[in-house]
Order: sequence, then C-alpha cells, then structure tokens
Amino acid sequence: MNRRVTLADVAELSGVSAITVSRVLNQPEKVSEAVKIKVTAAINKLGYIPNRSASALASARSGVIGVVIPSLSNNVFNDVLRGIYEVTSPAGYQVVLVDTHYSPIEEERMIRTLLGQAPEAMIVTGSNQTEHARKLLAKAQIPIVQIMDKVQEPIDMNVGFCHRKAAMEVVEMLLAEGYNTLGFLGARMDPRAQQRLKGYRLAMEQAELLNEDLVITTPRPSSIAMGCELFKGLISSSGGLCDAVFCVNDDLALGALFECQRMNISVPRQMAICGFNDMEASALVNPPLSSVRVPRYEMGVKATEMVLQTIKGEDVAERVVDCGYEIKMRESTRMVV
Amino acid sequence: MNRRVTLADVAELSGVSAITVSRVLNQPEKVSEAVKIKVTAAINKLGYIPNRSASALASARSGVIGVVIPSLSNNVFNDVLRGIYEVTSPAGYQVVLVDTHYSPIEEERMIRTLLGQAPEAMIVTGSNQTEHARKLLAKAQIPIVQIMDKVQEPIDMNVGFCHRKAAMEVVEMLLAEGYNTLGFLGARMDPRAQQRLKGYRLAMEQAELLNEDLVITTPRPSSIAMGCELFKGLISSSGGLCDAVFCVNDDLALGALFECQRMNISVPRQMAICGFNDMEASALVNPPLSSVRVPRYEMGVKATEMVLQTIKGEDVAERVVDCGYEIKMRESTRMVV
DNA sequence: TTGTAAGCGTTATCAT
DNA sequence: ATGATAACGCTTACAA
Repeated sequence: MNRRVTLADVAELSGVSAITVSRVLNQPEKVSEAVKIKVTAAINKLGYIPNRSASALASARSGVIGVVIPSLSNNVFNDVLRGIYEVTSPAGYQVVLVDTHYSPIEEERMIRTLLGQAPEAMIVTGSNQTEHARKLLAKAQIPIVQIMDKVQEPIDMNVGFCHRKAAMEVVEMLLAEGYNTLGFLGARMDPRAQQRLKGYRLAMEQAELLNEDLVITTPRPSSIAMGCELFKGLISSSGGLCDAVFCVNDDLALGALFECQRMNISVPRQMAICGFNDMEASALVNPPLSSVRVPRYEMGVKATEMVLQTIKGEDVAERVVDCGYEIKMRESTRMVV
Repeated sequence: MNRRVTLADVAELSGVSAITVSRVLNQPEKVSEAVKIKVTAAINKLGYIPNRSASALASARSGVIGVVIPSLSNNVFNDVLRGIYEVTSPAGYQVVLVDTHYSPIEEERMIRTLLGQAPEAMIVTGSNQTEHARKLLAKAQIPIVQIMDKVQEPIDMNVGFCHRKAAMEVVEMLLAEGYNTLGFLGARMDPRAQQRLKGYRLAMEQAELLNEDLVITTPRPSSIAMGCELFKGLISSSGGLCDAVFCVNDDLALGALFECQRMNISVPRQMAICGFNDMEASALVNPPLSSVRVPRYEMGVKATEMVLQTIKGEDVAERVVDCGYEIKMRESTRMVV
C-alpha cells in the first residue's frame, strides 16, 4: 500500500535525523546549507507533505483560525472573509469556517466543535452568543475578535461599528432632506438589523414622526424578492402615504426599487429609497441607491491582524476598534422640488 | 496555568481509563449505562473538548474536507459552499476552504497545504489544475470531486455541466428568436467563461453570423461595473448595430441592463440581454433578465454526498454526474414585433 | 550544527 | 464491558 510519506522517510533517505528535517522546514536558518540541499531533494523526491495534526499536537500550535459567521448566503460576509484570508493566507494559517444560520444555539455547538481544532484564535460575529458559548470562548485562552457590531462587553477584542447610530444618522439625514412619512423595511431581524431598527425608531421618535404602521419587518431571510414583498406591504399599510423608505439592507432596497419600477412609482420623486451596506449594485442601478458604506473587507483584515499580533505575543494597541461607516447619499433620496 | 482539559483528566475524575472515556464519546453503545453517566458528568464538569489533532493522528481520520474554490468574492461559490456545508455539518466534518484567486499556481500551493491537513476528501473547482497539482491529488488516495465543469478526464469524480453546450444552446435560442447581431461580453475569462465563449462562437459560426468585433472580453475581474464598461465598448465597437448581447454572467448582464437604462436603450426592443447563472436579481430587475439557471447548491450537496459515501466505503453509483442547467428565457430577450 | 529521548492527546490492538 | 500498551508523526528540551 501507498503508505503516507513521513518525516522519518525523508530523514532516512537524506541520511539525517528526523528533527533535522523538521528544522529544514521550520527553522532553516539553523541548518547548514549542505544538509538543507540534501533534505530538500529528499522531500521533493518523496513528495513529502508534513502532517499538520502531528505538528499541531507536538507543538501545541494548530495553525488554525476559527471563523464563525451567521450565514454563508449573505454576501456581506464574503467581503469580510476575503479580508480574513488576505491576512491568514500569507501567514500560513488555515481558516476553519462555520455557519450558524443566525442561531445562537447552533453557534454554541459550532464553537464547541471549532475549539476541538484547538484554533489559535477565533473571529466571531457579533455579541449574541449564549452565555455558555462566551464561557467556552473565554476559557479557550486564545485571542478572540468579535466583528461587525460594536460590542458592549467584548469577550476579548472587537472591530465593528454602531448599527444603531448609523441608522439613526441616516434617518436624520432623510428627515433633513424633507421626507416625513418614512417607512422601515426589515427582514431576518438579526441583532444588527434590530439595532438599525432601533436607530430608525429613535430618530423618528425624536422628530415626533414615529408611526409603527410604517415599520414592516419579518423574521424570514432577507432577499431582493423579500424587498419587493415588504414594500408592497408598506404601500398597503401606509395607504400609499409613504414618501420614503429606509431598508435594513441593500437587498431589500433593491427589491423596493424594482417594485417601484413595476408599480410606476417614480424614485425619488414619489418614493425615496435608502439601503444599508452599499453592495456593488446599489451605486449602479437607476436611480443610484443611497446606502451606508461599511468597511467589510477592512474589518476582516483588521480583526485578523489583531489576532495574529496577539498570537505573536505583540501588544495590540487598540483592542476595541470602531471602524465607522460612510453614508452615501445618492439620487434615490434626493428631494425633488 | 489553565492547562487544557484532556481525556486523562476526565478519566481520572470519573475513575475509569482513558480509552473508556474515548468510547463514551465515539462508540457509546460499547459502554455500560452506569459508566456512561459518570463519564458524561465528568466531561461536563470539566468542560472537556476532544482534541481533533490528537484524534486525527491516532485514528488517521482528520474529519476534514478540503474545498478549493477560485474566488471568495464570486457569489456563485456561496451557493455551492452552502450545499457543501449542508452535508458536512450534520456529518461532523469540518470544511477547510481555500481561495486560489483563479491561479493554477496558487491552487497548487494551496492544495499542498490543504493536503497537510490530511483531509479525508477534497472538492475542487474545475479541471485546470497544474500537472503537479493533479499528481498530488491523485497520490493522496482520497475521494476527490471536481465540480462546476464537466471534466474530460476526472481525477476521480465529477459533478458539473458543459458550459460550452449551455452557451451554445442559449445563443441558438436567441438566434431562433430573431436576433442576428448578437454580441458577447466576458470578464475574468476563467476556464468556464472560455467555454461559454467557445459555445457562443460555435453557434454564431454555424449561423454564419460570427463577427469578432462583437466579442468584448477582459481578463479583469467580473463585476456589474465591468458590465457597464464592456457594454459601452460593445456599443462603440459595433457602431450601435447590435440587437442583442450574451453576457458570460449575470453581473455583466446587470451592468449592461443598467447602462441601457442610462443610455435610453430600450430592453428588449432595441437591445436584448441574456446573462448566465441566474442569480437572484436577474429575475427581479425590469425587464427580467434571461439567464441560465445552474444548480449550484445542488452541486455542492451532490459532490459532498459522493465523497462522504466513498469515505464510508460505499459505492458511488454515478462517479460522473452531469447536473445540467436550465435556460430561463425572460422578457429581456423577447422579440418585440 | 546535529542528534537523542520524551511526550503531545488520542485511538487501535489485544487482553482480561 | 473495560483496560494496558503501543502507536500516530511531529516538536521540545536537552545533549553532544
């Protein structure tokens, strides 16, 4: 049988000890040039690939970073992931990714199995872990970054921004622009969506314009189609009085826009639309959709840099980073006089 | 220091041997009820989490499935990934995912590091691996599925469809609908895009309508914005004579559509547009975009089922699966008389 | 610069 | 049903 090639095989073929082969791979500066050449030749000849499990076990370093996201289908996390890989990949770390389907219970289970890989660090989304999951994470004694949200009491480190504040600011800008009957569309209603809704409510209340009939939400998954559906709900629930709508994300906003096009509602003349996340399509549809640009990729990069720094024993200057956001007001919310 | 809890700790606390604890976890049917209860209590009390590396080393089963995709930003792979997780997750397997950035050289490097995890199976995209990468994979002696493409000579198993044939069929349908001056927009031009272009060329040649001036491609990444740009290129390159355009994917098609809206080109009256992949937006824009529905999620599920079956030692009935596609003709390509 | 010996935490094998 | 012992493939600690 084609038994797997091990360090011992390479050692034997090159006439050195196993540890020397290991050094050639991991601390080449400690090995003489001559030996290095011999060993490298043997490695190539045999097609030796080091066994990570053995290495992890012996060195107590798994080379794994655990990443916990709520959804693989939500494109928002693509960009975060890209940022994470951008840093882990050159550093030689592997990512083990799990998807919790927005469920804290599943999340706890997945964190548990992830910890079985003895990850050297974890990047987790948000802060609504179960009490037990938080304990597990804390007990793991590894660097942990909570991303996306600005977290009240971080388990360890945090990179994110305040969704409530962002939403509030958007709504205030829309009101300042002259819209009054401003509806809200929300789907999935995960913690970040909840925060955005809270921001909407606060701003509307402050302006004494809050009308719960204009708040249309569903726990069902968010999608463009859902945006169409919720928008129709808003139209009927508001008796057609709405002059603007703030959507919890760009998918819903696109759905609302496409639905307006079908209903012959002119945007922004009859209906202003604002989204959240600033996905690529938003700036390119007609009219361009206002949205909130969120540094997703950068969050991934930053979070990963923070954990790698900690692993290396370096000090992380800012353990809580507010990465901010940028409100992009475009034609879809420009008051027409 | 808070040393990690091991099997031995649990064994000691529950007054049994380590192997018994291991059995409670992995083969509970072989352990008496009384011992099971004692051990479970100890596990919970200590918060014991099994070390996967040790387990992998001792059992020669890593519980890891390696997944190689060309791009994390391409939403097409989200759905495939979702399908993969749908199967691996309940089966207790972890996914280690790598992104090759569409580069066979990077791919070879990533496959090598992935193999270091001693994955029990691999799912890789397409067939343009380097010769060496193919050798590495073959030598690994694990089940391997190549997905997305229909592969000429599979390394092991294959789930995909023929992109050339799909494109050819689409173009034939468009010609049958009455369009003649049919352009092509392509970006990235990875192997699947190349196949689609080939299909376009074949169909156009067959109809004696091929005009290379109408083929606009770029090696740069695909995006909606790129669709806008390429479409403008087509308009100028064709002297405004095009009556239809087949885009290598839906991002480009959306870009073309949005650009038409801005240029006041009526779709489909003055310009028919057809995409590929049938992403969610395509059916919801105005007019709805024709596209080719591809069973991405299903491919992920199927490929994973095939490898898990093989791991279990079961026979896989069909080692090469053509998962097909479905051409969705919508209003964007409906000939108006 | 190189090597020896021990051990990482688990499971396979063989006993009892 | 339970346990003793020896791997698994690598790295750490120490020695030469």
